[in-house]
Amino acid sequence: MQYNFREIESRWQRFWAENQTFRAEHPNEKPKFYALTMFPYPSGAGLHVGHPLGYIACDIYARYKRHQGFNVLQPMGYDSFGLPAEQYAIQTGQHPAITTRTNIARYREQLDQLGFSYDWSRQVRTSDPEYYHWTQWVFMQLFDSWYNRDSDKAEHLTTLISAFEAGGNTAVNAACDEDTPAFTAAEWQAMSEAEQQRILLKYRLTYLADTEVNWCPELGTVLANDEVVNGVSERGGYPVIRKKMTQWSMRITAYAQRLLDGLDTIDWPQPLKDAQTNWIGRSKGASVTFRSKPVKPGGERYDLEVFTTRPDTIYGVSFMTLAPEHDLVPELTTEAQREAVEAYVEASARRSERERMADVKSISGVFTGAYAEHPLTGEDIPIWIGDYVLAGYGTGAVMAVPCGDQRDYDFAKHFDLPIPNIFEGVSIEEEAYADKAGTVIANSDFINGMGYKEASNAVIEALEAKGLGKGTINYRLRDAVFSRQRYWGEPFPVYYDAEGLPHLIPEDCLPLELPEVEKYLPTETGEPPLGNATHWAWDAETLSVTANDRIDHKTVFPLELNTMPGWAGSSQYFNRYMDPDNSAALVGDQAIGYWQDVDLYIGGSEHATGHLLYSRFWQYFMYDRGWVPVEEYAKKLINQGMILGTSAVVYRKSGTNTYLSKGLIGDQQVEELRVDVNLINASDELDLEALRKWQPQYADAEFELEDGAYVVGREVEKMSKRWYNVVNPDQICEEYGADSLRLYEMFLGPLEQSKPWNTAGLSGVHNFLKKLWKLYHQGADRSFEVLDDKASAENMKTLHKTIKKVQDDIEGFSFNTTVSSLMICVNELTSQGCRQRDVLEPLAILLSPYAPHIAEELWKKLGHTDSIAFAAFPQFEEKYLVEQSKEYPISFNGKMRFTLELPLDLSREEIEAQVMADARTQKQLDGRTPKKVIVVPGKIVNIVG
RNA sequence: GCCUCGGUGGCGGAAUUGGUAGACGCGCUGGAUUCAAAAUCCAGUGAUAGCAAUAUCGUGUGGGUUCGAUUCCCACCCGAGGUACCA
Repeated sequence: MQYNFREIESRWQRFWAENQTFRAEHPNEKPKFYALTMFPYPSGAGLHVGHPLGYIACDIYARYKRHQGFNVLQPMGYDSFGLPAEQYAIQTGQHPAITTRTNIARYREQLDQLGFSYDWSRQVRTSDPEYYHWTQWVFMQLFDSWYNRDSDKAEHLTTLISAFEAGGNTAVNAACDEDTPAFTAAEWQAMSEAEQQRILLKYRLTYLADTEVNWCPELGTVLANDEVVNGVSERGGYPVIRKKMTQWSMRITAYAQRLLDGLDTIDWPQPLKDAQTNWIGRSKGASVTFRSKPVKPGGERYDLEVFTTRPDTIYGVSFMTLAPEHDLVPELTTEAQREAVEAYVEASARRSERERMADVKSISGVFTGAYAEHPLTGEDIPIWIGDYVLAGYGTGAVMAVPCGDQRDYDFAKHFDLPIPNIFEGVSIEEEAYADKAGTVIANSDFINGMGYKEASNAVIEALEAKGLGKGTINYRLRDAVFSRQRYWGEPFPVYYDAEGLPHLIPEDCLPLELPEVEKYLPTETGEPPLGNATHWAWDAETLSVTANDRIDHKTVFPLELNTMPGWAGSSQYFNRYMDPDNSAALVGDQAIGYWQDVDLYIGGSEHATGHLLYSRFWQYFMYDRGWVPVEEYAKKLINQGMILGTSAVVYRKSGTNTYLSKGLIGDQQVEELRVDVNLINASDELDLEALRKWQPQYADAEFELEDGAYVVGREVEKMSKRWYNVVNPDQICEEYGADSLRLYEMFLGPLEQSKPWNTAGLSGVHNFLKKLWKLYHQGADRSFEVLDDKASAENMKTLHKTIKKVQDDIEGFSFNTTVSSLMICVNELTSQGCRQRDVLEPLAILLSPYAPHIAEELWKKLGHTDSIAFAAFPQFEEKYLVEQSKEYPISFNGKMRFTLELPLDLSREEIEAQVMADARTQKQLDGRTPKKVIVVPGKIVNIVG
């Protein structure tokens, strides 16, 4: 009987769906296991073979855990708010909800083909109002919370208000805006309602703030750094400037230390922890105040605050540098310098932050004309601006110590500023000296002769005495901007009163659903797309959304026009899966009491400082407020690597419509263009007829051929529709089956690494499944047959060797080597002629997490009526593997020359004697006496000499 | 620039603690079967030299530690990912 994968796979997929085999129930007396893969954004292109890599790995682990007796929850859903659907809406006018629905249907069809053991009854979609109800709900709780640094957790705003009423804000130790004024209880009581609200906004965990953004006036929108190339928008090439905008922010900085400390408690990849650690960027140092001198007689003086990790080098300060965007730049600029400063500020507004960070070679800056007073020496310190200082970074100002910091050094050299040396016995002729450990301070008054630590403490003490500084811990982490000027995202449950202050709509009015709009573009006045809605006002009396023309700022108010960012919906989805239909809470106590947290989370490392940091922040917040039982939601995390595609390249002779075959280019000027890989045959030859039909630009093109064919170039790069190099899983399922695809994706290489895709290799794993099938069909006319007599010792050795390897490899997430060992197992059992149930039954279970359809089919043929999914994993028994002898590699000077079979119970001396007695040893030595013989019993013999 | 990961045959990769480099698979070559093909099976396959036994070289490059290095250390080259509004 043939291995008919089409029939087998569709039969078992139907069986699983009809029997709800993978439905996870709670409570349950079994131990729980929650396996989660990052849910996809359902793009219009559908799944390509790169997507399922992590899903397959997660499914294998989930199925393995079921065999181990766990009650497994493995859900799937869609991160369905996002830019591509909106972009498509702008181009075609089709509502993003329709695009999204179509795409989700397509994804579901493709996912169903691959045999995942998902509990589909728990599916979530972030764009579903039933779901974003709870995203909005979390936002509301953040709005109504503040961070108490004394209790070190978030609390409801009522405790803050009581504290204000009792003793003003000086007694409160809270995370708040830097510009929060001090007030007493009496002053608080005397404030108007609006004034109080304005103060509270400085404490809320989500608040309004002016933030720098990449503004593209032409497109009327904010762009990601990614979308800005050389100061212009990637789309359209319009100018982009840095601009301040009032936006919602999340006070994630309140959690900086806890997010850092929490990393020690979770089993996540070290590089990912490194990324978060660096992102949070804790550094210890001092904040120091430099007072500016009046720019003109009788003018004002300003406090310039800087943060430094090297307070010990304060006597080496020879100038200050401010970010061009620094608030005080206009005030500190003298008339003589104004023109130059303004030109420089404008020029740097056109450079992206990334550009400014990456470019260390070109040094630029301008003197403001102003001076500050050195806090300890009282000397005049010139104030410069330079774009190597970033506005959003620390205070946007640095005290420049050219002898101790390379960027300051380069800046000083370039502008011929003094470089005082404050290090004992160190030359700074060539470069700055930044070695903290080797530092001995000189030319620095009372700290001469001290090391880094001692000097830093002494300086901090001196600054504190003068009231011009203090020891402090600084975090690089910035509060997270939470507004997007987009349509296709969660609306904020917020309206604005006559004073422009934000108010929440009542909790029981959630969800606040996205309004319909005519156009998905920003409005002509530059407002976000929701500004196009005619019904986007809040009636505070009827508690409902109403028409804009009813806005009177008394009972009807304008609603927020921004929407939430992509990461909002993914920050609590893992908890929602536990209880997706709960209409009273994000997650019910019983559900989260049982499921607790995610045991295994698989996803890409590109989410390290986005989703994976924000979701930890929300979870900490939820924990503080008592809604979830654990601080960290994912105990273990694995990053899956990227699948790379092999693109096909054609070469267009510059300025013509003539294409040169790869071998004919020589030194001619050509442009490289990507063409669809499906137009290429196995010999890298292009199907010209198909190409002409593929895109109009090729219809009349000329082609210069080699040996009658057009040969394309190949380029390995990220698999993406953009490069026309995607390989679709549907065709593969059709030709080889889902089990083959699953095995092959795992067989390609280590899960965490990126690796190129090559469909040709699929036949290898497909052949393996055919061989496996044959092993169970050795009866007359290849009919199914297993024998009930005892398997041979050899059979058992092969089986148990494989059990051990498969178990160790799954637990170590080494899925590629499991597939190899299953292949070796089948090869060995085939040549041994094994037909025994003792061996073939456990083998089916070993295979089942990887190739579940064929395993179910064989399980049924073996006489079982229930699903193999819950069969107990075979027990490894050491006794089958005990060896009597070892084939020792015999090396000479580290090079293996021959092997020698010796009993394992020989002593070191006996082994040496046997080896020396061997004729081949004497031949290798050729009469020489060995200097040394190294014997490692059970491993190796090495003869030196 | 900075942080992180990676570099092993024609290709994907293996080598678990410093101990036989190249498991397993693809591809390729030769053979069996077949009228022929598909499918299947058998043998070979890092490079160079040699009829062969065998020898020399060989894990990005250059150095080092060691009886022994793909594995540890130092310096460098190349590629990929992230770098705060792509998801």
